[in-house]
Amino acid sequence: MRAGARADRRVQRASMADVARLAGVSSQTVSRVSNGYSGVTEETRRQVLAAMKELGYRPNSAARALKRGEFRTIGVITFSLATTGNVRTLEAIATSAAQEGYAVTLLPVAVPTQDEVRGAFSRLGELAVDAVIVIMEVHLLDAATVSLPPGVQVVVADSDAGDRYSVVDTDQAGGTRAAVRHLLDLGHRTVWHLAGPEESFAAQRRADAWRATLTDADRTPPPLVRGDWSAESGYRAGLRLAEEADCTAVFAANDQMALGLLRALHERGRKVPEDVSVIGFDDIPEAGSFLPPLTTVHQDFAEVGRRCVEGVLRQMREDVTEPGTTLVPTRLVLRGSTAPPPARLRAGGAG
Amino acid sequence: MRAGARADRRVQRASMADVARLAGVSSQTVSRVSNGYSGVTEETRRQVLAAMKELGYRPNSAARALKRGEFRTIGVITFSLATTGNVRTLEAIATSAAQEGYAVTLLPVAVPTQDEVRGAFSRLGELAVDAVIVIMEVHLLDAATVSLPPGVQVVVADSDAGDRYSVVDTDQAGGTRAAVRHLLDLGHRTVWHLAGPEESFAAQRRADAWRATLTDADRTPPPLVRGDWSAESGYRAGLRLAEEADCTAVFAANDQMALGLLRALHERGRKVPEDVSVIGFDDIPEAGSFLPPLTTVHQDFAEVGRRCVEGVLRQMREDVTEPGTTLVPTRLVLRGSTAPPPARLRAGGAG
DNA sequence: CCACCGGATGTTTACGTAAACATAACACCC
DNA sequence: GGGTGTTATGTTTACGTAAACATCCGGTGG
Repeated sequence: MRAGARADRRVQRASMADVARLAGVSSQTVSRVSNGYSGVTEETRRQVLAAMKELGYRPNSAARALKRGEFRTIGVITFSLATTGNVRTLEAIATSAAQEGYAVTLLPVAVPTQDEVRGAFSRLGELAVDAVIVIMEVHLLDAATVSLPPGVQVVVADSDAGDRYSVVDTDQAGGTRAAVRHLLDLGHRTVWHLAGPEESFAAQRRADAWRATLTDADRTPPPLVRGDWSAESGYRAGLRLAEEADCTAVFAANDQMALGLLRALHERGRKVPEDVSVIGFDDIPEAGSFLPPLTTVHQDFAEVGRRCVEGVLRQMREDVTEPGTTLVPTRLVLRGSTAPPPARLRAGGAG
Repeated sequence: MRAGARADRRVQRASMADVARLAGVSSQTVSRVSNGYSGVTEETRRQVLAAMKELGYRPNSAARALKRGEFRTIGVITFSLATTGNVRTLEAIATSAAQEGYAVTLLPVAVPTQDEVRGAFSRLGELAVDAVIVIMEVHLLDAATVSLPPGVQVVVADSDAGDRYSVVDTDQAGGTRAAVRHLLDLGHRTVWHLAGPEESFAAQRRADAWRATLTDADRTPPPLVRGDWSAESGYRAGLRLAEEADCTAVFAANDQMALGLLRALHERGRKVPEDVSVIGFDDIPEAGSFLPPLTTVHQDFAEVGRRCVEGVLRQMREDVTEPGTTLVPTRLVLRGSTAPPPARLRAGGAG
C-alpha cells in the first residue's frame, strides 16, 4: 500500500528517454535541445520540442545536478526574519539569484547560538546548495565554517571579518556620521545614542562611529543607552532619556527603537522636535508615518542583497575566496523629527 | 582552464565508495549506516562512522534525490516579502519544514501578474521541490496551476478557493467581528472601515465581515474608505476621515494603515481614543509603541505557517489533494487606542 | 575518385545513491 | 546433523542526465 502510493507519485514525469522515443531521436539529442546546444537541425529541434510539450517534459533537476555537479542553488542562512533589514536583504538576494538562474534555499537558525549555527552549517553539507550567503554576526560563524564542505563559497552580509570572508555591508559608519553631523549642524551640543544590543556587529559599528564623530567635533559623548532593537526597548530607554534635562538630540540605532523613543518622549511631555530631536536608522516604510515623521538613515538593502549574490557567484566561477568588505552607501532622509535645540541649550550658548 | 576550475571544485567530496574502501566494507553498508538502518553490527557501524569522519563524507543530495525520487524540499511562492504577514508566515514555514527535515526554496515573483506567476510555476517544474506552498491571492494562480508538474501538491495561504485547493488562512471574519463588536460594545453608533486594496482577498474578507457585523447589529455601515496597506495610504485616508464629524471609531484593515491614520488624526487635532477610537489588524511588533498603543487583532502567523507545512506534507504522504479551508483563530489585543465615544455621540444618545 | 572534413546524430558511460536481490555465517530444532 | 531461519554483509542494477566518444553522411579538394 505504502509502496503503491509512492509508486503512484512517480508515475508522473516523463524522462528524456520518453521524449526521445516519441520524437524518434536519441535521448542525447533531447538533451542537446533541452540545453540549447547548437548542432541540432531546426527540423529535429521542432520535433523534439513538440514531443516535450506533448509529454509535459521537465528536466529532472536531481539528475541534472548529479551529472553537472552543481545545483544552481544558493543557501541563505539567517537568524530570524524578525528584523526588517534581514528580510529586505533576503528578498533582494532571492530576486537577484533568480535573475541569474539560481534558486534560494532558506536555512533558518532558531536561536543564534554557536551550536545552532554549526548545526545549520552541517545540515548544509548535505543540502543541495553550491554556495552560501550568511546574514548574521560572524562571531557565531567562526567555529562553524570548519564543517563547510570544501568548494562551497561563502559571502557574509551584515558582519565584520572582511579579513577572512567576503563581506557585504551597509556603510554603517558613513550613515552614522551623516546622522550625528546633521544634529550637530542644527546646533545641538552633543548627541545621545540609543544603541542596539551588544552582540550585534552593526550596533557596535554604529556606536563606535557615533562616538568617533562626536570626539572629532570636540564634543563629549554622553553615556550610551542600550536597547535590543525592539520598539519596546526604545520606549524604556526613552523614559530614562526624558529625565535628562540637557538631552536635546538622540540618534537611535534603528527605526523601531526610535518609534518607542518617540512614544516615551511624548508621554513625558517632551516635544519632538522642539525639545528633543530624534533620528533613526533603516528608513523602514512606516518611518514617514511616525509622529512626527522620522528623520532617518536610509539603508539600501536591495543593493546589499544584489552584491551578495554577485560576489558569491563570482567566487564560484573563479573558484577563489575574496576576503574584503564591500560597503553600500546610505542616504540621510530628512523628515520632521529633527530641528535646532531650544535656544538656551544651543551649542555655543551659555554653558 | 575553465574545465580545470570546475574539476578543482569537484575534487572535494568523498563518495560512499571512498568511505567503503577506507572502512573495508561495501558501499551498501555505508548507505545503511548513513540512513540509520538496523542490521549493521555496532562494530561495523563504528568503523564506517570513523571513515566518514576522516574523509569528511557528506551524502550527495542530488544522487539521493535522484534515487529516492524526492528532494525533501518545499517551494514557497510569494509575491514580495514587503508585508509583515507574508514574512512571518514564511518564517514559520521554514522553521516547521526544518523540523520535518525539509528545506524551503524561495520563489519570488517580481510583479503579481498572471504571467509572472505562471513563469514562477513553470520554473518550479524543473526545480528541486516536492511540494509547493503559495502565499498569494489565488486569482493570480488560477491560470498557472495547469503547468504544475503532476504529483506536486499545493497548499495556499492567505487566499480563498478552498473548493479547489487546500487553504490555510487566518480567521479574517472572526477577527473582524471581534474588532467591530468591541467598538460597538464601547458605545459607538457605528464603525468606519479603512480597507485594504480591492485585489486583496484578505481585504475583501475583512470588509465583508465588517459590513455584516454592523448590519447584524442594525447599524448602517458608513461609506468604505480604501487604502493600499501602506501607512502613507492610511494617512491620506485619515485626513478625509478627520473631516467626518460623526466618525468616532475606525477599523483599519492592517496596523500600518492604522499608523498613518493615527498621524492624520493627530495632525487634525482629533484625539485618539477620546474623540476617535482606532483599531488595527495584524498586531505587528511595533503596534504596542504607537501613539497611542494600538488596539488590534492579533494574527497567529506562526500557526498559519505550521499548518501549511503540516497540510502539504500530509497531502504528499497520502498522495491526495484535500480541498478545504483551515482557519486559524485570532485574538483581540486591547491597548490604548479604543475608548467610549464622546457622550453626545454615544449610541442610544440623541441622534 | 577517394580521402578527408565537419556537421548532425547515436552509443556508451559515469555521476552517487539505495532498492532489490544474493550470499554467507551462524544458531536452533527435531 | 542436516534442514530452516535469521542476521549481517556484499553485488547488481537503475534512477535521469550529459560528457566523451563513435558513427554516418554529404560535400570538397587534390
